[in-house]
Amino acid sequence: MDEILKFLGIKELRPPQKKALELGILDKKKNFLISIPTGAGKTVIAEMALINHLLLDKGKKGVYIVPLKALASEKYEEFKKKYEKFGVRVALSIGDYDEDEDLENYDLIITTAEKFDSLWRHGIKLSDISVVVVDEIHVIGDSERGGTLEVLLTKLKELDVQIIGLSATIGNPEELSEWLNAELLLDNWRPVELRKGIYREGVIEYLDGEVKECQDIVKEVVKDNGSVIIFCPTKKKAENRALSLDLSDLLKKSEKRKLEEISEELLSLFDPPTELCKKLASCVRKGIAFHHSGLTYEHRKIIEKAFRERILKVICSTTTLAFGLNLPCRRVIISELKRYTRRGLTYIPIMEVQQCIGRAGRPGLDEYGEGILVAKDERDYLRALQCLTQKPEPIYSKLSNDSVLRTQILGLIATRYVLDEYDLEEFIKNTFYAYQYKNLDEIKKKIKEIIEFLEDCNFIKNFEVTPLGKKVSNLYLDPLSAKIMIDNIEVKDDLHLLYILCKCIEMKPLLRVYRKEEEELAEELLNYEIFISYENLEEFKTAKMLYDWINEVPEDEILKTYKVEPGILRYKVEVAKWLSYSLKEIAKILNKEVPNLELRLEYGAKEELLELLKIKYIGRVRARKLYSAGIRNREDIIKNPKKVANILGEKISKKIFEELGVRYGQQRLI
DNA sequence: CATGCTCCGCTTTAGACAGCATGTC
DNA sequence: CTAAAGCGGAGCATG
Repeated sequence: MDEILKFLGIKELRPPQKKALELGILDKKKNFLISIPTGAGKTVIAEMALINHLLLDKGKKGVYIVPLKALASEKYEEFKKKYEKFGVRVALSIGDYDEDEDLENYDLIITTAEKFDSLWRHGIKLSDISVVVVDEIHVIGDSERGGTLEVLLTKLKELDVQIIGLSATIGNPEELSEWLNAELLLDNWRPVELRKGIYREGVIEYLDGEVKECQDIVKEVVKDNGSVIIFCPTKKKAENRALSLDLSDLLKKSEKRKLEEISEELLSLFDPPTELCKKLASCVRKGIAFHHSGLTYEHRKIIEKAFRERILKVICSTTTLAFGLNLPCRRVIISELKRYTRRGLTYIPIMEVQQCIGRAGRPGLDEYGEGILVAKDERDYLRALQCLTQKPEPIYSKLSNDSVLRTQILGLIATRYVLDEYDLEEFIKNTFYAYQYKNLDEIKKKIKEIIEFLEDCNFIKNFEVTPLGKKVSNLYLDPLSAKIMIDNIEVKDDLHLLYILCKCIEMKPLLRVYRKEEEELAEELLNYEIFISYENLEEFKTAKMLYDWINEVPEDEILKTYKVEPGILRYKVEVAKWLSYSLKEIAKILNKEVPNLELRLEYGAKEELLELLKIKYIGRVRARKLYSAGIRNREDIIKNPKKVANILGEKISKKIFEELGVRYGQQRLI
């Protein structure tokens, strides 16, 4: 034990960590569910278990599962820095990134549930894995992605593996831990005190009794050298809130200069800058930023870094920052307690409110953190009180999600995890779903239908996967999407192909069709002979946007035409790229030909530019410029350095030549 | 007559995981 | 079941 603590550089144990040791976290057979506040040292407890396996037992491997790719990258950097000097090899494996070498050469793999599931399907060696940490395990209650995690955990439970679940505070931790055969560790200890309060009509009422008048709940904190995160219910509200604040008079000259630099950086991400870039840059200049799904990863990275370095004082965010990411601040404000959902306007779940405010209070920087809920009326006030004082809602299994169920059942059969109906039934009996609901009639009915569906599609036969089904499973597609692809495998042209991709489940949610666009879109749709009359306009609109993208329509024009933000465009393109690859692979099995749009989607360009696009620092815009000037490939560039420099400018050309291994001006291959 | 302002009613509303081989029994 | 900001058109006042 001392060795582990020394390894982790821990001098003094915090109360929850002490408790974990007492409960036997170092007993390699014992599963754990750890539910303690954010910042109280959950990760360190998981690390104690990890190191216990990795360090003292050479050859054993650990897996660390997180719900977001961004979190995976963050954890990867953190662990790599900490562990590699001790010889623990850390790997990152997420959808768009895999460690170059074989994962078997690593001791600790940071990944997402979906990717781990996929690795499993592709036959990763599991026998060496002896400990799995599941960060944010309450995600099991998420209606979209919870089921995947649940199936994964059900399988892990049957392996000889220590499972460490890390969870936010939930309403039914006993239920979850019992299902996991896990020791339950509950604790409320926090490294920094959290003061909770309700803001109403110019007054903050703290739960500890203090009542104080407050003109401006944001500036007050900034004046006192603190930072603030404001959670807003919509993207627009987050932006407007950010744009309407001005901290200029509270900023030092040096800070203003740095903010100006960041502003410029944001504007240089796109050429020409998009509307969103301009908005963001203009509020960053005043010390504030907004943060939501419309931002690209690059945008987000810049904002998060500046906030961590305390250059930015305030972030107005949607739920993008609600989970996971380590961005502490002095005060968290929940600006509205209600939010529009599929079921109309509803109160934000208590669990989410508590998770949001839990990040308040930076250890070493703040004496205490503050979670402030804004109440508009009496009902809000009562709800706020409830959020701050009562325990969160219980979480429920979401295994019955159709898409998850289809994908997972095919996966279980494809990997021969279940060999017949009996196996499958036994497996279902071991799930959290069965544990919670007891009555399995409904899900059994669903499963029966899915098995029939998979047989109809020729993905399985007598509980044996067919080569086609195996492919679908390995591609990690929803079988229904695969069916849609197969039914439409006679692809007419590029737009038609993109349209088929947009019919797939993975593409959801599609671009919204606004009232005003309906007529025009419908008319255009009918003009294409390949489509039949009752096609879906949202699918068509999304396909059209992707079509514009691969045909080099300028990005800012796409954003305007389709009323989307850069982050959304990027995300849709990313999904389309994966589906396009999948469609190609499925076509191969069926001996059919389909256009290959993968690279065109990746770069957003026509076929003829692909040669140039392989070169670093050349994107769709520069490639087009070169191509128009007659420079069409690598050789042309090397032969015409002056021309290239003329078109792209001295600086960038230099970088490109370096990239090509040619000295600028000397035109010599090294 | 062009421009500007107010009012009213209609429209809109969060987030983000997954592929990438092949050959042999 | 439950809201509210923002946009745009209509209608009116003003120069």
